Amino acid sequence: MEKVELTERQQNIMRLVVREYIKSATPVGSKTLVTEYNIGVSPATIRNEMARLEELGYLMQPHTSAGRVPTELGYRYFVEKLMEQVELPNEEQRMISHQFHQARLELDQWLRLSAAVLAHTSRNASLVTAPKSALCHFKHVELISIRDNSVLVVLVLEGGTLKQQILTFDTPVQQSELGALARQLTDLWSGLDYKAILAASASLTDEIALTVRDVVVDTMQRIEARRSSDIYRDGLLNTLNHPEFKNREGIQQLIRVLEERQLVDQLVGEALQHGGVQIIIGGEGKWEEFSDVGIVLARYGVEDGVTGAMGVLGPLRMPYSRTVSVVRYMSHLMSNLISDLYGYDIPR
Amino acid sequence: MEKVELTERQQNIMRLVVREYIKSATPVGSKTLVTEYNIGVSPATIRNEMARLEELGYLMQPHTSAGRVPTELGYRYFVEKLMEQVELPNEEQRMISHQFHQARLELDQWLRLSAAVLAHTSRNASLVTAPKSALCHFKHVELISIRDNSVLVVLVLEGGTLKQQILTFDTPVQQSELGALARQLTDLWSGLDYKAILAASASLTDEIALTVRDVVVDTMQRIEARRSSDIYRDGLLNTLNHPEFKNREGIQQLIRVLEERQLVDQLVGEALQHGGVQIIIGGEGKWEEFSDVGIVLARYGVEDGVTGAMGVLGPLRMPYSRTVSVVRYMSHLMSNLISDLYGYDIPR
DNA sequence: TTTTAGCACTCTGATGTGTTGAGTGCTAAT
DNA sequence: ATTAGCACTCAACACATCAGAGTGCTAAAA
Repeated sequence: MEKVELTERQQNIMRLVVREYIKSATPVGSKTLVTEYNIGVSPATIRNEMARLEELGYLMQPHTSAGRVPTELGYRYFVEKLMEQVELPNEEQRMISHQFHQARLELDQWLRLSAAVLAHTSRNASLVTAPKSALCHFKHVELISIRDNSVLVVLVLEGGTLKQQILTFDTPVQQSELGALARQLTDLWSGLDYKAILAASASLTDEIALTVRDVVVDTMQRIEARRSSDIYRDGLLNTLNHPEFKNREGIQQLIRVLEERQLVDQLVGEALQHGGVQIIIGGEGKWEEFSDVGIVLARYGVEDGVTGAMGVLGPLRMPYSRTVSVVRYMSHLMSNLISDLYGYDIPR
Repeated sequence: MEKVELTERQQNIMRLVVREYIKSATPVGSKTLVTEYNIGVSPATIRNEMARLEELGYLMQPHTSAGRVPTELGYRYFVEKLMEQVELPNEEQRMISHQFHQARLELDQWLRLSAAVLAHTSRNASLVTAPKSALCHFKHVELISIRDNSVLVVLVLEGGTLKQQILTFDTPVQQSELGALARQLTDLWSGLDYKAILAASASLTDEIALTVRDVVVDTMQRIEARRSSDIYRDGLLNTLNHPEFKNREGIQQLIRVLEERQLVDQLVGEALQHGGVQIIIGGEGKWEEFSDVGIVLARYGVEDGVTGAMGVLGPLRMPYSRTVSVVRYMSHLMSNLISDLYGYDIPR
């Protein structure tokens, strides 16, 4: 496990082993390597090199006298040093972009579509979270009488996030009253965050106004605490075809990552911190529980503004190059859509 | 396959076979039956009866000389004639109800919670669709200036459904203008469905007003066409523990039902037509593709008003009695919450 | 010094063969 | 109508055998 640079040839072998293993899903031996790809060297030489690579921790044998399989370290080396970054083919770009532009869609439909596209083109499972503002600022409140004494509070945040809540009062209230109150509160709170709203509301005495304040502050607080962000998933079905998910355990890991709120939040948190496309291979030591899944993640949205995360999950043996290009393309596309929608003038 | 009433004893045997098979997950033989439950009769007699039940199509043997397993028909007979309907234990009812009432939640959080509760107490996968109005009627529109020439349209429907859409105009617009226009349109369209809105809007000439009309009509039309209803899922992980999902095929079926939009819509459509709790066993001849999954479904919401569907999916070998009580309880709970929220005065 | 041919060795996976035991269907006695 | 008894069947398991893919090592070749 010493820290040594790999020779040109060793790198080449690593590249071919990973490539071949991704294709064939079976451990790759020295012979298949020389016949499949024309390296100007004999199997014996390859064997020696492979033994060395195994010593260094990049390859492993499932059992004595089987071919070699990349280790997590091996994959990591591959994606960092060996993989060429390719653009998503133009044709696919156009097809995808077309789907997004052909209809006037709402944000949640874009997100759903993103998940579908990611799943479909990567042939794996996908995960997309709804974007959220880094800090949330008040934009507008609307009060709508639903019944005699029920009022629908509609809260609009900078960035266009919408929240609703229904309130019930003991006494009936008039729509005209509500309209005036809503205008007043909107003026009073405009552009503030929830702390500032609390501060600015000291002079309020009206019961309805106070209740609305509570709801608004409560809601904004929850949003800032990064609860309740919707998650869109798709393509779980795709992953079932991979041989590593024949046994129960593999699937179990994958589904846990997709389903368990806590894990998703951790992952997304990770993605939101770093920019660019991130590749997580087999838990990376941090997450024991998913040693068999590979994740390609990216942040999207406007820097320091509304951001979300999207990614693809699959077996370790994943065509990373291709997957990365899809995820990168989709995150850029989505970022553009979002900044077109919301503009760049999100208050920082 | 003749149509014959089962004798008392045959019914009893059916009941015990199903019960035992659900518990043990292995084919049940004549001997286990007499030792486990004290029937006052010998294994040989049971064997004869079982042979008869097999002839009638209620039981089957996985192979000669294994115990018996219920067929789809057998399960169906069980749930229709033999299963006693039990209430969810009071304690559980209280625990669940408590979760729903302890916090002031929004609709989408209730739905998510529903899915979680269903999954958890049934130890299977769950599916909940957002409720939708049978017919959708306009309630309120709000226009909020986001940037110089971008406007957020917030559409509120009777029943409290919220939709948003961002519009961009060539020329800047003032918030004051927008407020007046929104009030005017709200008055003009109040209580109408999308066709009536089109009819009522003949006199409009203002460009912004026309664009808003298009968006509103378009959105309402889409909603009525029953697109875009959100789906909440949970508990897929639970089902993986069942032995019938050890092999890939079982899981595949289950995930297809959960993931494929089309199938979900069909199922939900089914659930919305009939009232009460519905049990679908192995596709019921209609759906070839999921011969191995059992589904317990119920409608919730206000009759002829806002309704959705919720249910539990699992292996055929499911504790139907228990599952039915959970689903029934949850659908009632949710119905109550919804009618509390929206009141009964939904226009028909 | 590096590469390679050759070879013995190892281990999986497929195939085949008993053996066991749970469970059956049938027959004859109760 | 029920049941004891019995022969029979078949999946599941253990075990042995065998082919083949792939290895590591050694000694020769480059």
